[in-house]
Amino acid sequence: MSSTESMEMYLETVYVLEKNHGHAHSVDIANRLGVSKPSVTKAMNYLKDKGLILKENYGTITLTHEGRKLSENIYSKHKLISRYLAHSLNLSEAEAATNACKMEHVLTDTMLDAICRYLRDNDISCE
Amino acid sequence: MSSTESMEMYLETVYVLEKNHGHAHSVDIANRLGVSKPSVTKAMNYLKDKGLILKENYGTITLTHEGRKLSENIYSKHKLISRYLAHSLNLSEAEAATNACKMEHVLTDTMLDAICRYLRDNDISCE
DNA sequence: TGTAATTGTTAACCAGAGCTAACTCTCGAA
DNA sequence: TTCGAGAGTTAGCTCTGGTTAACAATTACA
Repeated sequence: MSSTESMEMYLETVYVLEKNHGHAHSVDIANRLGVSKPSVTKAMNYLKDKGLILKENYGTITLTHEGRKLSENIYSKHKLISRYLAHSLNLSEAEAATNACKMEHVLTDTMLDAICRYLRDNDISCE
Repeated sequence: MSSTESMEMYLETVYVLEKNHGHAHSVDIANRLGVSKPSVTKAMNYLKDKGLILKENYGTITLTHEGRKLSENIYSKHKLISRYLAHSLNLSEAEAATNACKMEHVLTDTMLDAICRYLRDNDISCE
């Protein structure tokens, strides 16, 4: 239960970095999110307490099973929304991603379902 | 320069109440937004300091010229987004409004322009 | 292998946005 | 006309999510 928008951003970032490099470093998270290193330390402690990531002091960061499930869920929303925006509004990849990033934390489930339907109806992958 | 999402919500609520009743009462703002009366007092003081509303102690609330311009702008975004969601995703009025409410504070100008274009292309009023 | 640069942590702080409790003011009805 | 209910305010608190400054650990490499 990461719950807050901000923690969802941190978790999603860990997911993306782990996908690309096998693990995440605090400094990369800070750079990607444009926050200070202490903010990352605090956030990681929180996510660790919640059982969503694994990490020793001064060590690298990886997702737990639970954390992976949750972050995949968030990331898939992101992709979903991005595709919907790109297709329905002719937005560039980058522009769609920027806006999807803001939207992914606040939309209702009903709307997300509707986006899935939209993509299916337009023969766009929904996964 | 209302700037924050929260203040945009307050300002938009003043706008809607004023549109419906000629002026806004704190208690109605509190009810609509689901916040406590002291929160409204604080927000109104802020908006008054910014020159966006007029209000005496214990008096009713009205928009200044500047506040009206700003809140109309916010409200029109809301309508725009609602229509886009309702049309492209077949969402109900209520569902579209709920999601538009969250989105209206965070979307890029590029995306808003694209929504306008979408509505025009589909012969839906954009104003 | 010793040291400088990089990375991560801790402590202390700040601002935003909310809350409750306790109050003050206003205004309509008896 | 007065007084009580409802509306608005004030004070003081909390939580979230950031910050900087100072320090500790790690790593890279000369």
